[in-house]
Amino acid sequence: MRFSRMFIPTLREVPAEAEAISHVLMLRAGYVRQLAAGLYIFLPLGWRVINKINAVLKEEMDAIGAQEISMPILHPAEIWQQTGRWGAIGDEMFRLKDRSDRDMCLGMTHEEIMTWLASREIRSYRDLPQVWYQIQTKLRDEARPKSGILRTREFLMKDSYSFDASQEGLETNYRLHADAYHRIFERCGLQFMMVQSDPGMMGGAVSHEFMAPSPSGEDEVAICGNCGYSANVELARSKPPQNEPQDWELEEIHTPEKRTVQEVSNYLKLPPSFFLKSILVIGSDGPVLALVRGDQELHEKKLAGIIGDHRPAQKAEVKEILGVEAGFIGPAGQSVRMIADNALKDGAYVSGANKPHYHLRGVRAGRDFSPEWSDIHTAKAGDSCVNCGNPLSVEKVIEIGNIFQLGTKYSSALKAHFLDENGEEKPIIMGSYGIGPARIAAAAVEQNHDKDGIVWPVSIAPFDVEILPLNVNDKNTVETAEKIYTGLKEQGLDVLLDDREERAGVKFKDADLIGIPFQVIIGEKNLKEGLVEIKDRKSGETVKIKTEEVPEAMEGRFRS
RNA sequence: CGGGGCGUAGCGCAGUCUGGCUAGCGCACCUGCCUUGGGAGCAGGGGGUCGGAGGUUCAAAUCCUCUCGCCCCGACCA
Repeated sequence: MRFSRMFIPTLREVPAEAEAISHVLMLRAGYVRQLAAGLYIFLPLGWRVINKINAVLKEEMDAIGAQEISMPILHPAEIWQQTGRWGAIGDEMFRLKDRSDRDMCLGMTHEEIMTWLASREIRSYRDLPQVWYQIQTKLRDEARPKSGILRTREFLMKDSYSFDASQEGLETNYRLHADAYHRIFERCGLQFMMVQSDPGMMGGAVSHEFMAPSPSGEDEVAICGNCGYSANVELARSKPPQNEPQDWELEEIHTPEKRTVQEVSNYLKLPPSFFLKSILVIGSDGPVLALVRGDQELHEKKLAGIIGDHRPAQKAEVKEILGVEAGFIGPAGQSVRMIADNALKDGAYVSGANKPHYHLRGVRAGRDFSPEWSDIHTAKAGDSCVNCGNPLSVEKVIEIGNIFQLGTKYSSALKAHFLDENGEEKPIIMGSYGIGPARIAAAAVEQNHDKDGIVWPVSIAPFDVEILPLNVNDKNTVETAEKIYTGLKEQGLDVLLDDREERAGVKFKDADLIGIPFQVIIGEKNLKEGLVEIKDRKSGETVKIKTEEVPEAMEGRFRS
C-alpha cells in the first residue's frame, strides 16, 4: 500500500477530547475518528488492526470446533420477554418499534437468539455438543461511554455459545474456551490474566474474566503473587491485617460531636482498624445493619449478594429504627438483622454506643452482638490472601474477555430441550464466551507505546513493514524503494511505502506514531554504499544492511 | 442520573470577567521559489452561521433565558 494513496490522517496535536493514551494515539495516528459519544469510525489503519485481530479469533475458535454463524442485530422483544431480560434490563437496551408497532430491540448480546435457534433445531443428545460463534456488532446505550474505543455504545464482539447435554460437557467447552482465550491474547501480544468474576445478570454460577493491566482500565483485580489467587475486586475475598489483641473491658466513652470513624479515631488516638463501622441500609425485607471494620469499606455488591437490592438509610430512618442519631449507632443491644464482615470475628472494637455523643470500647462479637458472618468488605492492597496469607496487590485492568457457565437459565426459559439416552426431556446446558476486538486493540496500545507513538505487536499491526524513501526526488532512492516494496510484498508481507513528497522528519515522525513494527529507511548517503537501514520500532535499534539483503533480513524477523 | 469542565477555521488555542474598529494566533491546507536524515525557510493565498434558538442593547463571540453536543469524576455496566 502506498502512503500517498491511503487515508492516514495523522495529527500533530492531541485532540482535546482524548484522555486515555490509547485514545490519544489512535486519534493522532489516524486509526479512528469519533462520530458521537461512544460511536467510532475505524479508518483504514484501524480497520486493518481489527481484521488482524479477528483473523486470530477465527483461527482459535475454529481450532476448538466452534462454528461461525451470523445473527441479526435487530431482535423481536418477545424472545427477550421470555427470558425476563426485556424487563430486567433498563435503559441500556436500545428499544424501538417496527412499522406495525411491534416491540423490537437492538442486540446487546445474543444468548436469547442463540438459544432460540437451539430450541428449534436441537432435538437429541446426538445433536450435542454444539458451539456457535460470530464476530458481530453489539449495541448498548451505555450510561457513560468513555476512554475512546474502550467503552462504546456500538462495538464488535466475538461471542460464542456452547450447548451441551451434561455439566461435564459444559466444563469441557468452558476449559477449551479458556485455553483458546489464553492463546488468543498471547498471540495478540497482550499482558493479561484470568480472574474469577461475578456472573451478575448473566446468571450462572461460574465465570471468569480476562484482564489486561492498564492504568486506563475501569476494573480492579486483587492478585496474590504467591499462590496465584486473583479475582475482580467485586468478589475478591481478603483478610485485613490483624490488630494487636486488646484486653479492654466494656466501657462507655464520652465522644462529644465525634461521629465518623476518622473523627473518633483522632479523638481517641486509636487507629481506624480498632473501630467497628455500622451502616444501616434498607433492603426489600427491611432494615439491615452492615458491620465492617473501621479501616475497611463496605462492598455494596457483596452485601447485595446476601440481602438483594438495598439503599442507604436516611438520617431520619436511622433514628427511627435504631433509636439514636447517625454517628453513634452500634450493634450492641440492637435487634435488627445484622451482617458482619469476617474480620470482626476476633478482637475487641470501639463502636457507637447507641447513645448520643458516646462510643463503646471493648465490643466483642458473640458476647455483645451476634450477626450473620460474611465477607462484605472491599479487598484492598495490603490485605492478606484468604488462601495463603500472602499480601494482595490491586491492579487496574481492562476487561478484554469473559467466559460464563450459564447452565440452563436461557434454555429453560426458551424451552431449548433435548431428549437424552433414556428418552428423558432435559434443558440444554449452556455457556457463553465473549471477546471485544476493539478492546484488544486498545489494550495493546495501552501496553505498547512510547513517547513517539504506538508500538504494535507484530501479530496485529496494520502492516508488517514500512518503507521510508527519505528523498523521493532522488531517482536511486525511489528505484530502490520500489524494488524492496515489490520484493517484500512478493514474500507475503504487508508493506506500507511512504512515497509522499515529504521531508525526512515528517516521515520519521509519522512512522513512529503509526507504530508499524519495522521500518526500512532508504537515504541517499547510505545508498551510495549500497546500504539501507532496518529499524526495530520497539527497541529503536537500527542495523545497516546491503540493499539486496533486505528480503532475507525481513524474512528472518517474521519467521521467528 | 448527580457533580465539574468545555464548545470561536481541519487541529490546538487567545479573545468572554469589563459589550464597541474588518474576530485573532500557531499548526494544517492551496500556489510559487527553495530545501530533503527527525514535524524546514521565504513570499502570496483560501477557509468562520463564534454549537443552536430567543432576548437585552445604538451595538453581542462577550450580558440574560432556554436548548443541543462533547469530555472528566461518581452512580450504572448482561
